[in-house]
Amino acid sequence: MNNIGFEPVRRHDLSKQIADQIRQAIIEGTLKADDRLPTEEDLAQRFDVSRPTIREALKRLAAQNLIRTRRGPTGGSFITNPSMLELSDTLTGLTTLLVGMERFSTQEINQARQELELICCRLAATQCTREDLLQLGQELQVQQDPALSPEAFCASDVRFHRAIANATGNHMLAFIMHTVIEALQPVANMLASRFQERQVIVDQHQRLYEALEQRDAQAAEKVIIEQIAYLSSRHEQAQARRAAREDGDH
Amino acid sequence: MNNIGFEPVRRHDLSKQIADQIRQAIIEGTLKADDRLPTEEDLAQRFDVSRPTIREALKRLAAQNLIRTRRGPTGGSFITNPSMLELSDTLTGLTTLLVGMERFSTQEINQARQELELICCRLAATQCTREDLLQLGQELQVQQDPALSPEAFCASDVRFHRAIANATGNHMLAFIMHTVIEALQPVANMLASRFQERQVIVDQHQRLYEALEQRDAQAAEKVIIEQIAYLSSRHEQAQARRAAREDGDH
DNA sequence: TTTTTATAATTGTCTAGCAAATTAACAATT
DNA sequence: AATTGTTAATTTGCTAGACAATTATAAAAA
Repeated sequence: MNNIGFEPVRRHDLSKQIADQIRQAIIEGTLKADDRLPTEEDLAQRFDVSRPTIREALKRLAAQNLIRTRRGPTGGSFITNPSMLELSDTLTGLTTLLVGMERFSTQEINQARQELELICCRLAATQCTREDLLQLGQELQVQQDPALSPEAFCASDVRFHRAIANATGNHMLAFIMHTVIEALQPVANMLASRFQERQVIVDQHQRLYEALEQRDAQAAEKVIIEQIAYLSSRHEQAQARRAAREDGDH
Repeated sequence: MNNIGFEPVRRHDLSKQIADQIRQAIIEGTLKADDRLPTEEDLAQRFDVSRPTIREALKRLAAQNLIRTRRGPTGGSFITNPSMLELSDTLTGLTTLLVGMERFSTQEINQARQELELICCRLAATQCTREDLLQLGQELQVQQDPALSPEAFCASDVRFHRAIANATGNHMLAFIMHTVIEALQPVANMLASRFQERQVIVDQHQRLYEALEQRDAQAAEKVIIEQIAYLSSRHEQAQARRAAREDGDH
């Protein structure tokens, strides 16, 4: 860290420039995971700015999960090895924002999800390990409990689909799928309330599990298509109901 | 804005809490695009913290492209309607980070890309408009220029594939593909240097264009598979060369 | 040796203020 | 009357110095 040649900065948007320089150092590998940055005071002297300015820069990085801080001696700012999980969180946050802003139609979302899930289950059918199946079976058990709260059911549903993504053995696909699935959770929450609907979904999951167990990609694909179609129709019904209610208000 | 009930904050990680509250207000729609936040002084009084703390919170939001600031009277912090493009940038930055940190093997990346591009060209074959084809044709023209710099060629390559993603007519898929393609650009830059290799790629693009024009999804898929296979083999060769060179150093 | 205590390092926050940018109002000039 | 220059006000950008909270380390006491 001591030999990094930080460039001087123009007197404008200082904290952004500083944050960008540190960020670049991380991307280029000059700063590696768990490396400790100099203390705030030290950084202030190096960049020739005040400590608050340094702090603003560090907060920018913290907002992107690129550093974490600890107090006390041996404390300071540390480069966070952005575990895929944490990064996926920030990613999900952004996608949630987009979905929440209704930049995508539900039709588009459903189509995208179907295509992605088809890939996943096709790959999972050939690649999944015993551990993956175990994970899926576990969630299946959870979901069969009728006393489960809607939130808990939905959470298990998300975990089930994430497990399928993991079973592809492809980290990048899993990463993308996690983002998509997580972002769609609020939408999914609208459903999964009534017992009857749950029963349908659990049944589909059961058949999906069996298809993967027997490495039957075609059967798995069929279930996915069926599930997405079912969810789509439920969606449309819910939207129609809501539209009708709002109409009745006026 | 004046009637938003900001909650009091615990005396720990103040700037994070404040940033989260404002962020939440944006997601929930209480704060809409181009709304102006109160001045920093005003916010400081409302949250009962000092101005530097407020500024740290605002920098966190700025780092996520959620607000922009202007000085002077009529200045202040404004909610930015995160256009898909900007958000895609942040997303791409994160993914680039992951790719750069070698969290994904090139094999995984190639497989993911192939599966995603297959979806895209299949959908594009049925959905693409005359405008989409025009866009593709334009890039094709650009790429045929032998005098093109490697960087410009690569940029055109990226635009070509983005255009295919757009041609699906599905904004969410396009969004995902943009992220993936952009993140992979540095990798792609390693190739596309030699004229002969370029020629192969342009030829593949040409056939892809024709397939889409004739709405022949199968032909398009075939080209995609061929191109990914070609790129993969090139990658492996490059890596083998580099490994050999590093070996020779010792 | 173990426990307690002191100490120092480091981030977190506050107060106070100046600098720079930008707008708006007003005066001066044509 | 219209335009142009000037000044004042507002707001973010940045600095300075201080104190509080937290935590690891070392010294001191049991």
